Amino acid sequence: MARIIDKEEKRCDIALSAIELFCDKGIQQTSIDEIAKSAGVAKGTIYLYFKNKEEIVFAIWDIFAGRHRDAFAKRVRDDMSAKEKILEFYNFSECDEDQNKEQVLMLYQHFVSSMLIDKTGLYTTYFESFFQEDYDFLSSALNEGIKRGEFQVDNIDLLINTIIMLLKGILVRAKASNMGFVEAQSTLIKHINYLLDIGTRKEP
Amino acid sequence: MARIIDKEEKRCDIALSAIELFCDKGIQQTSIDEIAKSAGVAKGTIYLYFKNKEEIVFAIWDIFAGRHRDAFAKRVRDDMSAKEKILEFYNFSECDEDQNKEQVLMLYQHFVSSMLIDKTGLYTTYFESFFQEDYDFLSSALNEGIKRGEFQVDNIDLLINTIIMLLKGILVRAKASNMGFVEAQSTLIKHINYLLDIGTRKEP
Amino acid sequence: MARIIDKEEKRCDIALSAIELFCDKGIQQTSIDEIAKSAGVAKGTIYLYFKNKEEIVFAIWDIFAGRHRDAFAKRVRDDMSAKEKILEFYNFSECDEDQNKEQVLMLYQHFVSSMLIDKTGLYTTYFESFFQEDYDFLSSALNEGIKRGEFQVDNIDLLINTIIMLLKGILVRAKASNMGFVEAQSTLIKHINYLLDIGTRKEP
Amino acid sequence: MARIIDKEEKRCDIALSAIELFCDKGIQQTSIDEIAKSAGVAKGTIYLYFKNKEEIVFAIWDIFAGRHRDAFAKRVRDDMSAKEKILEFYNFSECDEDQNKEQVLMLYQHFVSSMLIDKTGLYTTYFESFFQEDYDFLSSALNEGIKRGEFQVDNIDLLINTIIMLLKGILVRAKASNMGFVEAQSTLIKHINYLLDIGTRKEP
DNA sequence: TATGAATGAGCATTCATTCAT
DNA sequence: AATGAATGAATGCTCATTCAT
Repeated sequence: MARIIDKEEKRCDIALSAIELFCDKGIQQTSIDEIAKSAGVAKGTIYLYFKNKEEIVFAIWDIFAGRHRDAFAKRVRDDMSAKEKILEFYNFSECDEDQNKEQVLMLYQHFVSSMLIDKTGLYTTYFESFFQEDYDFLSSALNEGIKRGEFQVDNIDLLINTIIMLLKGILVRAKASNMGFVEAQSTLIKHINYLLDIGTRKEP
Repeated sequence: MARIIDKEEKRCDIALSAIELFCDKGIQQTSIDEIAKSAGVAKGTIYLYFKNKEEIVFAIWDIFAGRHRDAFAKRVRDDMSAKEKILEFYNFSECDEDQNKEQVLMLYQHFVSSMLIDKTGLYTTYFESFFQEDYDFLSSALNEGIKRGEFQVDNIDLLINTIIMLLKGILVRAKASNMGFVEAQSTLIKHINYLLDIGTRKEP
Repeated sequence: MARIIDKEEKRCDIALSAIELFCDKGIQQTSIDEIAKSAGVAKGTIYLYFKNKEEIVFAIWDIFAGRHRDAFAKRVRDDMSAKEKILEFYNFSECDEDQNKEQVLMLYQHFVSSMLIDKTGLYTTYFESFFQEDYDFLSSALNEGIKRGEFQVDNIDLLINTIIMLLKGILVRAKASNMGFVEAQSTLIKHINYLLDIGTRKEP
Repeated sequence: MARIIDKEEKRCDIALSAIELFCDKGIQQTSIDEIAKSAGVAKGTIYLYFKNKEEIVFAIWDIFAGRHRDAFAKRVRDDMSAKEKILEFYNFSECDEDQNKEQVLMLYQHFVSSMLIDKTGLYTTYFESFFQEDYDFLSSALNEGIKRGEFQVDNIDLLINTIIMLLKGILVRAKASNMGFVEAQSTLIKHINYLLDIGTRKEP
């Protein structure tokens, strides 16, 4: 009988051990060799779990996205207002206590960087789905707020898209202005708050 | 004296001939060799005019930024409202008739990509100055609008920063959603319009 | 006893399933992994039946050689002339109706290719035996023809060797000239015919 | 001004220094790294003179073919018979006194080996031209012999092709039978002699 | 018997930069 | 000023074979 191995777990182990490297050196600049060493396996083993380097990047993002979803699901309460829910959704501080948040921010920036020059469409496709998720969440949250009479929104589509793009723009600004995670996070919250305030009207 | 003019001119020539290559293949993927060939000089000559590859990129941006400034200066009129001025500032369609706009968009995306993973601080510093220029322009335009009684703004700093970050966010979105220049430009105008509308109040 | 028969059968199964792969992609370019998958066994299992990749190649040739021998034995008739027998011996068209002949030609070329750069002597030894078989067959056929008074041969050894080497030369030519099986086969027959004609004399 | 270099000479130097390696280890098994080291240049330098590994192989053959042509041109005399000319043409012993003949034989075998499994068509095309050269030479030599009344040939095309294919077949046989250059050369001469004898008729 | 996870050596090619001329 | 020859580090991926189970 063959060795018994939880493939999914090992896949995850390798992906996680690549995070630090990607953050420190960048995705492009991290070699498979280094990932293998850091994961404590041979180079060839990497390819038993990932078809190529990109898959490792995506695996990391799947892990992070999963954690974010789970953490949000835990924190969200039915009695929260729509605005509270949205602010909670974009509060990454509580996401994963063990995870170095500066790394997450950097990794996100590296990821966007790769996407921006992606020729293959792999990154682009993957990224597009993030936009969609954001859209769906914001749309349902805002509509719920409207239904509950919390506020009125004149142009819901424009508001949603502005928030989504703001989110991406903050990543760029954070890098250019040398912001760390804490500052970036508070900037994000401040601006979402602002957008929700100016984009909605309270019932008279 | 003549030498200095010549030198500046040749620098510009080389930078301009690199634009097409950078747009077609990406900054990363364009070799100095190719730039030299396309500029009609020897590889070593490049290094007489630029310290390294990055400097060429920055030189291109200086050119583009200059064109943008000039074109805006020509189009702006004193009798324009603040809103009109801002919308005109972010209208890149009229910037340079000979320049392929799709290329500019792509190059911008490549530029942001490089900045996001920049370790040296070269890109970051350069990029930060763009933010500052945007801030200064928006600040003066909005304050002028307020002075003229066109509108009132409750939180001018937040509004400016939101617009600036939106601008960067649209670049990311444009790539992820496979937008061309025209669509990206109209999305930008639409959202700036929206932000100016919801972020300002008309006098009663 | 049953075990041994099973073992031989499985060995054969694996070898046969490797044929298509070798033909399609070349011996060098076919991985053990692919052979295993195509044979429906695990990679390690291959090594229970073959010491290494070469052995699979030889096993295939043993199969092909056997088929050739059997098919010839079936087709040859005692009342055939020596020339007819020789031409029939080198008629591979009738060998194995189910086997793709283009594949056999290609595989033969791959086999010769491996032999030509063989350092281990494995291929060389194996190949030498083919020469010997050819020699023995041609020798006995020609001597029988002489005994029967069909023709006289002045230098039987040179004639035999010329035919044998021609056979190998045609494989090389077929590749260089992009011949398929049908053309290669007819070229072979034409030349053997020619050599037998000019290398023998009819009794006055 | 740039360093002055005889590019053609350096190209030749690199190619020649690769011969020993190709012979010792095979074309496939020789790495660019080794060729560079043996030529005393850096790896990248190789690519200033050759587009890829294949080009080195072809350069070597161009050199060998040139030497063969030159040496033959020197040795051939107008008063030689057609048969003498042909035998001289295929006498590689006198070709290049400084060149290790065993290496040439081995290299030829490696070359044919590469050609036999060539997917790109590079080798195949190159090799086909050798066939053509051989054909043209044999054709003109035989026709001259006929014109001069040295002999008559019934089927000149078949004779030429048989000789050409024999030439390739001997390479295969030489490897399989572990022949060195001397034995292979004498086998070649013996068989060409034989073929010319049985393929031609003296005038009555 | 059979499995399949793990290994790790091996390799062609690109390219920014230097520097002798 | 200009050239362009030379450098050599850097890297993703394949695959025959082994061996613990």
